[in-house]
Amino acid sequence: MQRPLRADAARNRERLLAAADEVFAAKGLSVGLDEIARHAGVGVATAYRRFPDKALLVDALLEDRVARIAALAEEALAHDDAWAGLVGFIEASLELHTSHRGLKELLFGGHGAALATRARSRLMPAVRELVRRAQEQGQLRADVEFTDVPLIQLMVVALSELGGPHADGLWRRYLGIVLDGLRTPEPRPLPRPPLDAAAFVETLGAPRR
Amino acid sequence: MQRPLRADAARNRERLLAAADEVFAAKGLSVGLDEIARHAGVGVATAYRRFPDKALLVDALLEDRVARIAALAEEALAHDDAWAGLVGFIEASLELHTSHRGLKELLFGGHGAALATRARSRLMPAVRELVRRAQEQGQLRADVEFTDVPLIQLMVVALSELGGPHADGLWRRYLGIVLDGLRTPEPRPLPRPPLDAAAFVETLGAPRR
Amino acid sequence: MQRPLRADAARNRERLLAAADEVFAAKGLSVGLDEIARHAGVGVATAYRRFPDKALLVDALLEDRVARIAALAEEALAHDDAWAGLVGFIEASLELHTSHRGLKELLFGGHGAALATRARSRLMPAVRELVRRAQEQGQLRADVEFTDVPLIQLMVVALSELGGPHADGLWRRYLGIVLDGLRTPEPRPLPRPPLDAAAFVETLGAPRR
Amino acid sequence: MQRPLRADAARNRERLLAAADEVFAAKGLSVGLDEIARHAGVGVATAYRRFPDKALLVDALLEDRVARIAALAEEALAHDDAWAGLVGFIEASLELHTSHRGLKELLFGGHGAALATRARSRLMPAVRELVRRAQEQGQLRADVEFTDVPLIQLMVVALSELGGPHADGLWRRYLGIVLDGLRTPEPRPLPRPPLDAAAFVETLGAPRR
DNA sequence: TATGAATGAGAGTTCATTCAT
DNA sequence: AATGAATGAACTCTCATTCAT
Repeated sequence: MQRPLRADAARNRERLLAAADEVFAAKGLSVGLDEIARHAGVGVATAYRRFPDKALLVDALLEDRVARIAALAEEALAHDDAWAGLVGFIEASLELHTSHRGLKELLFGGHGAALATRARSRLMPAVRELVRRAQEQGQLRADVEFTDVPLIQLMVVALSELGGPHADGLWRRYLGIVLDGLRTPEPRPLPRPPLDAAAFVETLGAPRR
Repeated sequence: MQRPLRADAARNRERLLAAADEVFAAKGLSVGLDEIARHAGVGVATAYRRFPDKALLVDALLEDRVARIAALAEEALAHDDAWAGLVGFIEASLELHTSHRGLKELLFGGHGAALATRARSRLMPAVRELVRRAQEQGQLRADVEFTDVPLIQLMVVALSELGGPHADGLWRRYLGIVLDGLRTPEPRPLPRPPLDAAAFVETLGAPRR
Repeated sequence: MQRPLRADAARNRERLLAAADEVFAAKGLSVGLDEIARHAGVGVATAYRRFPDKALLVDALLEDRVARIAALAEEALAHDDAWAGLVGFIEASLELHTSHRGLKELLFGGHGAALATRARSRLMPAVRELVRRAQEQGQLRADVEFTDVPLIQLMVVALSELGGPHADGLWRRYLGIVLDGLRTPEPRPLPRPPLDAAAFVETLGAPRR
Repeated sequence: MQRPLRADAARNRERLLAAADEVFAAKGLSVGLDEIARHAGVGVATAYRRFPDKALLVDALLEDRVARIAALAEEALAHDDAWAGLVGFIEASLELHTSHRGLKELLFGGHGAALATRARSRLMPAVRELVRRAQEQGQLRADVEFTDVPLIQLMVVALSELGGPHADGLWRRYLGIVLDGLRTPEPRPLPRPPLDAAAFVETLGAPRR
């Protein structure tokens, strides 16, 4: 438990996050902190006061993303058709990626610890419920778990950063195949059980191989 | 058309590739050429003589990987059961990734041009045939094309670099779902047509977004 | 319009200039920035913070030189005898070169743009006046212009970097011949008109052939 | 006394010189030996066999230049008007510089030893005679010596490498002034005596300050 | 507290020169 | 004798991070 930030400190924090977001979106994760700080209109050292190192700034950005994704999941719960809600959630959160170069780096670049922490508390309850209801309604194979959803997103998002004139929305095709796999009337036994909640957090939190 | 390298040059070239492979596997793509050269037992400048810049060394490594994958595809053609051959190929080539940290960076890191070039000539004919036969035998949905196979691999491989004690082979679970999507008796229309051969090459060859 | 440097930054800037001056004087312009920084007692990156690249460090050095030469020109204006003032100025500024190996490289090495810019604003007015008064007093041939003075210096300074036991002050002999050419009672028509002010700046500012 | 080169060795020597000349003219003295060797169609090591180091290749190039200049001096002796001959020689040899970027670097870059050696044996006798006759005919001030001529050239040539649209032939203007200084009817005493032959060689032969 | 300055380790790359074929 | 390969030191420049103002 920590005291809230002073007003100006909080403002600088927001400015830095917004600046980082813009700069990462424009140039990828490799830009230096100097540039981000300049973009935010603060000094570098101020950035270091707010975020002990660059990775933590990146993590904080993640937190914001996860919050948006969590909001999407909660909206999805409003759907009567559970399957439509689940699919709509997956698609909407993948669409977030198409507007942010560097976002996948963010999610895939070994920052999993933060992702997992955030995701557990904010995202998982809603997803668990989406999954439960879709299975209840017989639209989702019974051998999947709510922990599978983020991993499926992790997988499909890899396609969203392909470039060139034919790549736009190409990920939707492969998501289509995956979705057919999720509601197939003839599911084959999967070679591995799903991660349980603890293993899920540990896995996303682990450094990348 | 260029004359073959002199014996010593060729030996050093191999040493450099092997060293790069090991060092990339151990530490990721960001290691400096100095370290690679030292690991190979040659001077830095020798590395620059063999590979005009670092990207070309990475590309050369790719060529070797693609060659191995192409060999796997050709072996897969020997299977009587076309579906088993196709799945075996996909699994075997994904297994290559589990032993190499940095390999995904290699494939995803904007070196697509080289990948596409190599892949087109070496890999696509065999894969096309694998797909054709699996469809002929009724084991693979009719609306997929051979260009879908590498993209599916691209997708699943994203999972293969997760770390931690539960991540080993986790990709197999999600590949299972995808495979069920590929042979579902009730395929839904996919929202996008497959890439044709030309668009495929162009897409993998394009710089990443 | 830029705010003045912080005290420590300014001090390091001066240290770097002084170090560069000494090191260039001792070893010529080809020394690396590492050595200059070490000599100045600062890190390399500090040098790069103060001078975005090596050429700009060299340019800054030039500015200082030009400032000193401009001061000499202004002192020369105090002379009652205009010819003596002009000659004194030329000699004094050439003497600056004898203490600095690398200074000619500085002036001749394609850094003319900076030189020209500085020279125009700081040096030319005084030189113009020196020339005008010497002509008024009948001591300087009428067909020379103030733009000729720096070019004559450029010419004579080439001799000031000769080495060996007999080279000290040898340039004075040839300057003597040139001065005799400037006050000859029988001037022959010169094959080219002088540069006007604009062409002068353009010429010194152009990259060397 | 050394045996003449084998025919192929001599051919390579010539090729290297020609290549160096072209490449230096095009890109300045800073090009690497690899490029020169490639341009000459031989291996680098062959260049090192013919010229123990890069400086000696440069020196050998100088020898060729000096030979051409010596030829100009001998032609100049044919003039009846000794002054015209002398001036013609000076102008002609300066014109050689306008076609070769990097030639001044060659002459000024600390390669004086070679220059002096060559010049002494090949150039000085003719120049000495040109000077003697011009003085005999009363067209050249009595206090100059033949050793002054190359130094005057050294001086004027500094102007020949200025760039930009107004620089072509600009050196002729300043040579005009110098020439007026050489034939002024009112020579002032020069502050230094000329170099004698021995000092001249020693001075040009010394490393640059 | 917030700033800009400073840092040193390390990146990629080049070059004159020597060695092995 | 001639070649191309190999070398290592040096170069310019960048970045995440710490320090002094």
